[in-house]
Amino acid sequence: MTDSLAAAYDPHQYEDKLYDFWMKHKVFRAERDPSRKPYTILMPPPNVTSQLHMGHGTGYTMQDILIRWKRMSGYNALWLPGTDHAGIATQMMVEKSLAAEGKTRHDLGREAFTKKLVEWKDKYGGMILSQFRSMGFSCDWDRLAYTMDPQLSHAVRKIFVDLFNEGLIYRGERLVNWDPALKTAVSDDELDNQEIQGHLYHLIYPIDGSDETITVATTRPETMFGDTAVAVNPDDERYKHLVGKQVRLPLVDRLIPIVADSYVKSEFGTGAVKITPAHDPNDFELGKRHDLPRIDVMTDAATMNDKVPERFRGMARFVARKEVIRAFRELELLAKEEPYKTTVPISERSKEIIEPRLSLQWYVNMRAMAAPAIEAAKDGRLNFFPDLWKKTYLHWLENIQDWCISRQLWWGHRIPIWYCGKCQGASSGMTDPTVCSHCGSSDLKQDEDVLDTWFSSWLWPISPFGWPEDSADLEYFYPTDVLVTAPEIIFLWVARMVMVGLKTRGEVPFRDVFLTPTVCDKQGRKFSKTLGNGIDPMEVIAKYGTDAVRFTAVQLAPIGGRTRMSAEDFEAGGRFVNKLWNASRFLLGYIKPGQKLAPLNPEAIGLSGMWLLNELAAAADRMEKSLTNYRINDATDHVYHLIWGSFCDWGLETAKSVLMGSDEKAKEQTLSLLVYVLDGILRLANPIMPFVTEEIWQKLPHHPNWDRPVSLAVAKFPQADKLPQFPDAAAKWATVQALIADIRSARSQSGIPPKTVLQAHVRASVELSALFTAASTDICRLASLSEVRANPTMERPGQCLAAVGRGYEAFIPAAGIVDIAKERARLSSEITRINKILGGIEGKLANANFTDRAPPEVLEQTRGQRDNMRFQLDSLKRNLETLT
RNA sequence: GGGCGGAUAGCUCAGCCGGUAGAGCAGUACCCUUACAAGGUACGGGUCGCAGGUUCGAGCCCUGUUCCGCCCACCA
Repeated sequence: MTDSLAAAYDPHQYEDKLYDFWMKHKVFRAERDPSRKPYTILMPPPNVTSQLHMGHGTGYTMQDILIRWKRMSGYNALWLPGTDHAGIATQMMVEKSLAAEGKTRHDLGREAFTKKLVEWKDKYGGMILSQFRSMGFSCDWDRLAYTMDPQLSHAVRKIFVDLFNEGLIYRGERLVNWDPALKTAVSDDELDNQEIQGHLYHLIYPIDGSDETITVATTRPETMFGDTAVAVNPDDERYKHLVGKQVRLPLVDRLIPIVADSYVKSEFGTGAVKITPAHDPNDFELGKRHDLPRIDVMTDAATMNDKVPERFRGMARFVARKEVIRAFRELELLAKEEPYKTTVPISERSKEIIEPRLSLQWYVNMRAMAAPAIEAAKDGRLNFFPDLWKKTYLHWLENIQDWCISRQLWWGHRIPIWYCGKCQGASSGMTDPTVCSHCGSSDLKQDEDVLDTWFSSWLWPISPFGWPEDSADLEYFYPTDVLVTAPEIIFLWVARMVMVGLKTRGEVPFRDVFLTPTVCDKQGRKFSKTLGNGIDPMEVIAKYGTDAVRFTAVQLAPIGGRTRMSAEDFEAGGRFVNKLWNASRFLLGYIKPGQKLAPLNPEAIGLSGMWLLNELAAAADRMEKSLTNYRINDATDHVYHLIWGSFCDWGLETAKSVLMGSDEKAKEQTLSLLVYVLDGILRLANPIMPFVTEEIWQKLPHHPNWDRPVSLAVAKFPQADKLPQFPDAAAKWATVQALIADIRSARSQSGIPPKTVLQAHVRASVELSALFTAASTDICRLASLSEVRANPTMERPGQCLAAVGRGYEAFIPAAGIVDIAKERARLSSEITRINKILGGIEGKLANANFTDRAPPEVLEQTRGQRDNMRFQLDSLKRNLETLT
């Protein structure tokens, strides 16, 4: 590190070096330490194969801000990093690369394919972790976990076996959401719905032994081969006489019953529904009620199987659809074909239309586990920020369905179930069984499927800490403090972690759940790969630096809902970082190498100094409140205003007269003040902008009133109640600032060039006059004046600019330089404006309803406003009269 | 079809317990004032989606409504 700061901040010169510095000093490391309170955040594990996007950029930066803030506040802060093997997503990527060579996973076989996946993961996986480094994330890398690590896999096995032994895991034949492209079941939560323009076909089914027919409506005629009934509403007069009769199913010539079920809505379509229990969830349920057979008519690739007439076999389902309709038309059994909008489920991963498919899958019974998770949210052990998401969470848990955990994939934790070839029984256990637990046969074969990825993710709060062992880490770090994640995985992940946490540890895994906003483009569209509308954080980092990206991403993120961003937005962050850099550079320029700073002495720093200290304390207070309530975007605003507004625009500008003057004693005090405040600022800003603040801080001499550890990352976070505060002095200085602003405004509006040196004559009370006189040096400097005079009987000069504020009138002699017409116009418009406001206030005060019913403090405040407005109005009017 | 959220300045968003509408960016004018022109000072800009209601007083509370977004859902 060099001794002085370069003229402009170049983030890339420092960032890597600083990260190495932090790693070297292990500032992110969190070891068990019973003497300190832990503060723990679980990093939502990104997919091994994913790339950093702005969603991570904002969400994870927020976590880093919280962690860094708590770390500086004395907590033993642990941000636990990790990655997720992401079953379907990862397998798909490798299958895609195989497909490019014209191969499928079946050509390789399970073992070779899995090996390839591991290779692929080692090569491309974890790239996102190095990107996290670039983002400056302060996680404890020594604890990096991966959902397929031996320890975590052990935990997966353990929870499976436990639930299996409790009878909460069971195997069932159900309709699953079958993805015919990936050839696997996917969960309800992995679907998208898409509205498509389809057709509603009216098919005529002849009644057996009669000339009558019954017409059914369907959007998926190809499933008619699997029809095992026709259903009507029991109260439907049109069909009452047909219930119990049989339909001769066209094309297949099979007899199926007509049944009555209240599920059928008479007013929809024809009021008669074909029932295909093997291909439709409703029909499945209805079939169960009426004990209907289930005929699966498709293969795992959604082509027609051998249960259909020869001529349709092997056809893809949508080809078959056309052919079935053609056949019905030829038989004159197609009553109608109408355009129809319908929504179809699409697989999130493959984008293929889901085919409901009958299959044997493993399920977890969720009801029992849901109850405690509901209770925890209701009784306040679990809190949501913003709170509205609690409803979403509760609604899902209260209507929870059993969880299908088997996936027909090869990448993931293989289901620890062995089937007996003899008795067909299923066995499980912590070690691979050698004999069937039911009949003792050794003819065992392991289930081919793997577990849903979320079946390992839901253990994230416990497995990296050593569960199922009752480890010291688990004891110390569990429960964690807050989970920060995206709202779309409340069901998939958050709720399940709560359930398993309560089940295994009896405590919620985290007290708070903070849901981050969805990051969208300027048109409000979610970032997506297909649209290509995303912002690559690495690109904007290259352009503006990490601190700028972190600052802007968080500043733009509202508390709930969504945020709209464009790459250009980050420029503002870059400017802000540079501003801080330059301000620091300026200040450091006044400090000689090895110079010792004087302790802070409030007696010697004047009103402006006390005001500045007050600003620091106020900002610290606001920061603390904002961060505590996860109002992280507010925290960025506080830092921004403290640095730009308070420190640069006022603090440094005021200090310049001392710094550039010759009073060495005063200079010493001012430097002490400014370094003290800058040190405090760097601390407050460090969680948001860790790099630039650390770099500056390392150059900053040690101030005796602050602690000085090796890194800013572990320096004390300023606490408002422990900082010097001077509310009275600050209020006085605020009045001086108002006077300065008034003078600047009058000058600017009158078009008097900044170079023209002016004087100010101020008429004000004795106290205010004393204040202005004492501050005259500062006022002169900041308002470009040569002289300020103030007393209660100050006379109005003949030709002058005038400004009026609360309790004072400022006159600026301007004979010969002021454009009288312009100034009169300015005063007139000001009079009009004040008159309008005054009119409103007076009207209010004349209203008996208001004066009778408004609370006294409001009344008093309103009267004060009126008096002030009257004072200003009088002054303005007199000025207008005098100005000729 | 249900549930939830949003609509405030050109843009992105604040706005507490109802008490004269705010910030940043963008814009305009004037300034290269010795940290920073990625800067300074000043200024302009809003019927708070629409319509009612409650209230002395509504961006805020109530009712209805429109538009956007998200989530859930089995209407063939």
